Amino acid sequence: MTGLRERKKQQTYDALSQAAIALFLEHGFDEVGVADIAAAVDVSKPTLFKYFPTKEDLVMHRIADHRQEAARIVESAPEPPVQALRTHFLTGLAKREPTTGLNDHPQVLAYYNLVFTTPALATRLRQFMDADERALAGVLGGDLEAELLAAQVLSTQRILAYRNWRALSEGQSATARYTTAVAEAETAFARLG
Amino acid sequence: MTGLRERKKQQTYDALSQAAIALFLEHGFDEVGVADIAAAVDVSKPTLFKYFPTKEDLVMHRIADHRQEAARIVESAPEPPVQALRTHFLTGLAKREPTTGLNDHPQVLAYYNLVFTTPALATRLRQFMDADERALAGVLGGDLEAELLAAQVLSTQRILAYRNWRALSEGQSATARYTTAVAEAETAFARLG
DNA sequence: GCAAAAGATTAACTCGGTCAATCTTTTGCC
DNA sequence: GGCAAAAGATTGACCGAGTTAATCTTTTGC
Repeated sequence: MTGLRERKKQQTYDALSQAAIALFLEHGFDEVGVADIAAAVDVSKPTLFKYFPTKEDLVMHRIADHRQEAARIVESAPEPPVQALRTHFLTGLAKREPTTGLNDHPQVLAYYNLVFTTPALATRLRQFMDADERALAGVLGGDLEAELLAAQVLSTQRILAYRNWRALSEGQSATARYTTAVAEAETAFARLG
Repeated sequence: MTGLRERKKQQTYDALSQAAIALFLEHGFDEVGVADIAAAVDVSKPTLFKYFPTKEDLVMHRIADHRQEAARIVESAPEPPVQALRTHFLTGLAKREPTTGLNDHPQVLAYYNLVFTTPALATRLRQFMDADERALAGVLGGDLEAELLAAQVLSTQRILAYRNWRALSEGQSATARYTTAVAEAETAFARLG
């Protein structure tokens, strides 16, 4: 199954994504054309779009792994939903997971800076979160309570992560921010109980 | 000040918007090109974009009047924020305001159907709501509490309105839905107190 | 080793949106 | 009232994202 073809496909995929992100970070998302990226990897434009459906997805596929994570967590956890998500977020903070906004590696910081400050990418991110919300609401039962809770918990995570990212992008270290990040997470999740 | 030029401008603006919405409702947003709309009004394509920055805005400008309404309400109301917004939403339900999802006039229903079922338009609507959220958070003080509350109250309104619209689009009358709509609004806003 | 299928390539195209240049209308001035 | 100049509207030509159809290459099943 892992034939030459498969490997080459994976190579092209990685090469496209890496080249794209490098170019975007250097010149800005809007200043780089998809033709430039295709040329950098020595591939035609239609081929690029065979691998990534849109220009935005060249950047977003890294985050795409975490799609509908909240729904999966609630489904597989024995505890009540809010508690499971609270624990997961706090664990993420301790592990400095990028999704919590508390990872201060320069590359990660630069990547999120690209996503948050490029309107087209921020919009795409929001679309992912909307899908997350629908999935979570479904797992929670799909009724009014479920829809409200899903929206509120995902809003909470989004705001906490964004605040952490802002603090780090202003120069604070992840370690220095950690205490505040935990305190804010506790405060925020307490509102949902 | 209300010279010939002004009047003509307004006429062109209205004609463009009406022609666009009529064509979109008849053939679907993606099946109608902006060239078709420009042709229908006997205007060039660049002229159309002088009036509306994007194709989506030909549809969305009707809703755009309500941008940052929540922030304005909180700013001008003497009561505490959540209470003011709750009252405003309940008043909106009684008045069958389209923004509450509880208006069953066929034209309004068709319009919202267009917005909600067209991905590009739904995305644009979400962008407006994000701007609303930032404005409301600012008015509420801009700290963590403010950001969380802003997100939660706007999520609440969005979900309530969307549920009402779904009920009406399945054939229920606004009058029949009203009791449930009020009950759901009371339940949802109670969670924010 | 060969047939068939899967994938890549190219060129041409569609469509949303922009720009530089041109034309029209309004306005300030005599 | 008429005229010059500024302000604004209009246009044809253009750009970039994404698609499509036809052709060509490569891999794989037999």
